[in-house]
Amino acid sequence: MSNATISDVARKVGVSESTVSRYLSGFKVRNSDLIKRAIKELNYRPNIMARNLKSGKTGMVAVIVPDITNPFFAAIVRGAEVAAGDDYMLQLISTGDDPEKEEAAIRRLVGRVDGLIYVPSKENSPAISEIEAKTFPVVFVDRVISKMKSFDSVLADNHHGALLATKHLIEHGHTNIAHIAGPVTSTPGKGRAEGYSAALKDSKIDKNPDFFVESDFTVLGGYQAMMSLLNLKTRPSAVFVGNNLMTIGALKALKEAKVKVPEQMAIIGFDDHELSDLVNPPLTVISRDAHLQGALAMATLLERIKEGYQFPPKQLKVDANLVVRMSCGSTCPYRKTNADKHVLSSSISS
Amino acid sequence: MSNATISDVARKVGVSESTVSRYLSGFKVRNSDLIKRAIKELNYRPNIMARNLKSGKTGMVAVIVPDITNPFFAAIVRGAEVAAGDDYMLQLISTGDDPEKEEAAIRRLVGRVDGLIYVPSKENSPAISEIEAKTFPVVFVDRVISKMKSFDSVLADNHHGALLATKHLIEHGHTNIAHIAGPVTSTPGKGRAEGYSAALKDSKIDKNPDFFVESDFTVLGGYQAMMSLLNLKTRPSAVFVGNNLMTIGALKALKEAKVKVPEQMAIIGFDDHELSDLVNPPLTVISRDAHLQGALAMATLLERIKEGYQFPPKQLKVDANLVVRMSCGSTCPYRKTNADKHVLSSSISS
DNA sequence: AAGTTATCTGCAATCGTTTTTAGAAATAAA
DNA sequence: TTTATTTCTAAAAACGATTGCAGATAACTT
Repeated sequence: MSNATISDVARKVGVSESTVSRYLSGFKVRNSDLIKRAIKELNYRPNIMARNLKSGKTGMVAVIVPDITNPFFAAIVRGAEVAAGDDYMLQLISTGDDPEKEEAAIRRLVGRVDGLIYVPSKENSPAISEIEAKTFPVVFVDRVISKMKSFDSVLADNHHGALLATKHLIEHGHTNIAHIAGPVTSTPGKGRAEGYSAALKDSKIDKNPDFFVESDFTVLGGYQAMMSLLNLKTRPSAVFVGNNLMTIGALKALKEAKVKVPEQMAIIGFDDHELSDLVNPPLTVISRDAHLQGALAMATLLERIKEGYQFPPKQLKVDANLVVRMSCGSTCPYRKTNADKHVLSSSISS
Repeated sequence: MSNATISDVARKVGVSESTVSRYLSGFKVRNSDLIKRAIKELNYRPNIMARNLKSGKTGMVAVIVPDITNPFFAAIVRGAEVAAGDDYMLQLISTGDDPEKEEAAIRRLVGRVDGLIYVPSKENSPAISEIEAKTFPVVFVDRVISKMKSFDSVLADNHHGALLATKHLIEHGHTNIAHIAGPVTSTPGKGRAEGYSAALKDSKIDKNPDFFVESDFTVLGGYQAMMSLLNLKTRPSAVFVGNNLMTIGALKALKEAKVKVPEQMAIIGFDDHELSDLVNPPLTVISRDAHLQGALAMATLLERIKEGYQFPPKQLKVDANLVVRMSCGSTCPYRKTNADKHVLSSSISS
């Protein structure tokens, strides 16, 4: 019982294939009820591939993230998925932060998807010809490739978030403030590093180059970075860590070295987590709505797919908020901003 | 510059389309070098949809999980992805534990994918006709639908894991041991509940029905379940929580109620997490290799796609190990089994 | 009732491949 | 050189839909 085709249906009813096709596309048709019945009886389902071949559309959108295992990217993907609704299905690719894999994956995508939501690993990746040729629309999320300025993107307000984080530490009296940064070749790595510097400058605190250590957004990287800070002749008294995974690594290092948080070392992370509340001590972080970021990206992409390149590129930004808990020395957890932890409507500035 | 077709290439070289097609399929062809050049010059890429239409294959595999945001499912997906390698690309669907969405999604999948890796929400879901009709091969992961006994599956050893967990609590002198269970309509919910009961029985501890509370695998559910336990006239002194998310919820409840762990309440969870080490106190858990589960599922699926239903259904099981930290009263963290936290080669019993 | 307009229909072409078939060219055997 | 055998090729028929075109019905006008 291989699948019935449209001509099986047509034959059974006694009309032409085109009539059945029209019926399926919602046109008014003489014997629509007969056709309806025949379709049910034969259990007919249109062949997607044939339809795609003819139409040139696939009904698919790809999402490329460095690692789906990172809860932050998972949230982006989920946001994108719900925003897609029933219109498009998702193809998922994890690249492990390998630009070559990214390029290979994108190449494979041609003809398979109608659009792409893309979290590239590096800003200075070689411009990918498939993207530049606008083979299909692309929306960058969280990170961009610098050569491709004129594309849609949905970023976080990294600079402001980092500013908030660093100022928070300063307000607690710290002046020896370190930053464990992500790769400065990545959008958030760079933006957060700049925010950190800006905050120090605002408060006229001299930058100690030893206190800036560039890492790689991984747990291990964060661990090693923190260890190297701990080995300094003069330790910093506070650290702003550039992402969720490195924060975990840094905490592990701190725990291993039996450094008391926040007494001996205050720490603030970027990106919140369901467990941030429960670690010891509860973690103060910068938070932004990753789910929203994914959803906005998908909305933008769908619009672009529908409208083409008529409207100018949209460059969206979602808020970053300070969530105060106890890892910076605040005694009673409170929220600095009016944002609840589950931000439902981050304001958007384009 | 819309895409070149195979006939463009053929025309340019002066051969027939079929010759180019054979060249592409690796046959020996007279002017292969000319063809190669023409392909490069025209930047020809075979049209996937046309190819799929003809071949009846799609090169796609779908993965249906309840929620990609749950790190456990993310690990499964990642495992599946690396096991797929370059042979198949992944289509991802999160269903939010809604059986209706699952069925609708599976229906949409027909003709789009060559196979499915499926984490169903409920064991007693109505048998889905697309699956039973073997429209495409399906491998169940972590959970099964009970009506579909004769399918491939990759489960965890839930019973044994739960046994280990409960025994661990018993060894610490507890007798009033509660269990916050997942839905007993789900495979792991049921298996773990049974393991819990078996351990009590082994040690001749009477089961207190108040100490068994069935929840829903969510953070909120875990929170409420723990709250209800705390409201009991006689509280349990230890709890085995049936999954990662509920454990987080339970910990939040405990923290909110200012109940000291493990002094006033010992707690053990199911499924490890990067942060389990860092919560207060470090969490003792049952751990299994989700990445491996996903990889095994993919391997099985690919085999099934290739071989058809020649070989009998494979029902794989991965180990569950005890990872001892401090939330059950052990003072010095150690590992009960020889399993490292990052299990690379969980032994497999079929 | 006849003319005009609006709706619906079937035919055939098309999307870009792969695959079968039968024949041509090249190679080997006699 | 002729015959038998092996390779390789082109032409054509799929795969299963959608769509432009022209003709056929049906529905309004007056």
